[in-house]
Amino acid sequence: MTPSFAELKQNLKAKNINLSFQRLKVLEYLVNNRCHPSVEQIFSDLLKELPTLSKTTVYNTLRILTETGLVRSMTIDDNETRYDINTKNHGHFKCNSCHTIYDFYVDIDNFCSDDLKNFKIENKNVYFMGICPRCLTNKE
Amino acid sequence: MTPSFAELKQNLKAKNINLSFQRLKVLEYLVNNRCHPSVEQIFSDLLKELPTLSKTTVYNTLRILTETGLVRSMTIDDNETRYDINTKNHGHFKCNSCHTIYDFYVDIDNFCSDDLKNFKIENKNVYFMGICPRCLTNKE
DNA sequence: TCCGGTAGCTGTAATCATTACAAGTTTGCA
DNA sequence: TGCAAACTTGTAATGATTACAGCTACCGGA
Ligand SMILES: [Mn+2]
Ligand SMILES: [Mn+2]
Ligand SMILES: [Zn+2]
Ligand SMILES: [Zn+2]
Repeated sequence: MTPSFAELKQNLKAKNINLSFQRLKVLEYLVNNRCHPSVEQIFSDLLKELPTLSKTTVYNTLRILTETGLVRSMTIDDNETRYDINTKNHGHFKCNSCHTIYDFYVDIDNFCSDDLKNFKIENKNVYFMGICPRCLTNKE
Repeated sequence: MTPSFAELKQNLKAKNINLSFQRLKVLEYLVNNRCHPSVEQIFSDLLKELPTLSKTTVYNTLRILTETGLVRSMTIDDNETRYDINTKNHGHFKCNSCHTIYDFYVDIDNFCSDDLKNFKIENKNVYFMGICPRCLTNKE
């Protein structure tokens, strides 16, 4: 379901994107951290391993990956873009208490109103907010 | 379907929110401009009528209105919050060409995945992106 | 092997939406 | 009228993102 490195590399090559060392590391991070990290998280975590990494490079890499469709970007509520290696259509739930972002399955494809009959839809987003089960039980 | 001033005033009173002159104007603007305006749009338009208006007041008013649930705020893609007087559940479509934001009907309420069985859902958002019919025909 | 060009990386400065804050103003009420 | 609380205003600070200029690494041809 989630793409392997080999597949990602193939995709990059197919789109004429050079896979530099830094880009590899960002991609690797997204594959290993499917928690919808922010630029700040990605950057500060990778900095431990790559002390010379620049935040600009992280931004540039994420822009390229998003433009070529290998990564999905989203802004859920707050003013910090989050990144997701899973580009399949799925919904997101953000807990207002612990701020975790959960994935959930949703049948977005069969989900089209008559109002949009003549629209060309390129992108579908569904996100909910509320309290997650963990936080609900902790409150009691 | 869309609330009248009288109703809005009632709601404000019920929540112990004082309806100052500036707040009235912001509310009025949102009722009359259902195009999901940004703070900048609201502020610069109202400035013509109220030369002493402060942008901080617009921000503060929108925060209060959002907190009390009279207005819905959203960030669709770009980094500018938009405001909507229509708080009923509905979907949004943003045209990537003319940047207009359209409303569309969507049955969000009957729209809940089993993955979220134990979650407390407080808020549901659906937004699509693509090209609107007007821009599609203009291209040809 | 050497060289030149280009893509990529880095660090800093600029931009822009939003928030914080302090001071002035209005409002409601005694 | 007079005071306190609520509002408004203008400016400064914050923080994410982008622009930009200089440096570096890599790659293909002589
Ligand atoms: Mn996801
Ligand atoms: Mn709307
Ligand atoms: Zn939680
Ligand atoms: Zn359009």
